[in-house]
Amino acid sequence: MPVSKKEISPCPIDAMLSVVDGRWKGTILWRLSEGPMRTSELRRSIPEMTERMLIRHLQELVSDGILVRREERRVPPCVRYAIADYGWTLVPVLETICAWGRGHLRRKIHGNGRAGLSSR
Amino acid sequence: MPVSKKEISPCPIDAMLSVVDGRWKGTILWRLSEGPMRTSELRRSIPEMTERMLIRHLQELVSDGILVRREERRVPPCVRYAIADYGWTLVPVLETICAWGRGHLRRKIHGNGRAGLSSR
DNA sequence: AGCTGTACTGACAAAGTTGTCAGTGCAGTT
DNA sequence: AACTGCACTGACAACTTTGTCAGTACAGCT
Repeated sequence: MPVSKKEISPCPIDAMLSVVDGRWKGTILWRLSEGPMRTSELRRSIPEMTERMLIRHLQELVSDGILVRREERRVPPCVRYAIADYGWTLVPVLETICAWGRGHLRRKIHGNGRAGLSSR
Repeated sequence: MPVSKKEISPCPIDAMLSVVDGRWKGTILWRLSEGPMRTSELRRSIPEMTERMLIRHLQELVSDGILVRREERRVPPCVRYAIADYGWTLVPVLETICAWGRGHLRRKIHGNGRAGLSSR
């Protein structure tokens, strides 16, 4: 039986998560929300990420319609990625996610930093 | 090098996703948003999911503070899971995600169901 | 001629997540 | 006495996602 979120799950939550899920997709989208970038710029701006992963994620985001790839046909190649019109509809959702995540991080750091079983 | 979203990534998007990420967590939360349920009820309500996974996800959600586990000490055991106060703060975020996901599913089904390269 | 930068691809290993299966303790039912 | 249901745990196999590494084509520079 299949296992991954990439399956055509009919659950809308899964459908959305399958788009942003991927170790670096959030970060990539975050960078691109400030403007288009070339592949190598993106890569340098997220040094912990490998080129292989960047490209794989970019391709998925493009095929999901979130990004557009614009290529200037010359040598050496120059490819620029930008958030597509459809991708912009995702940005407010990411902002909501991000806002909650910020609160969650705060909560984990000070105060209730209980990972695992609690008191009693 | 670490790889998973479970790491203490400082990115708020990752922080949020690490909470709902897991093959069945969305569905579990969805069910519980209609009211507390016993372990076995939940399991029966999502037949494709195995008991093992249910329990693993429940435990993670509890340790993230999203759910509360209430146990009536008797035999056979009776454990009920409910969305915690903190968990309710997540529900509107899930609704936002869900709304976008619904649109995305529609888009994939009819019309631009282009997975892969587009026309040209 | 050799090296660099760009944007990739392919093969494969490592790590992470899910699934399978067997087992636990105890009460109630047959 | 054997079986069922409940809420779990542990060991391990199967599958997915990431990471590593080598290689491609071509122009420009030295």
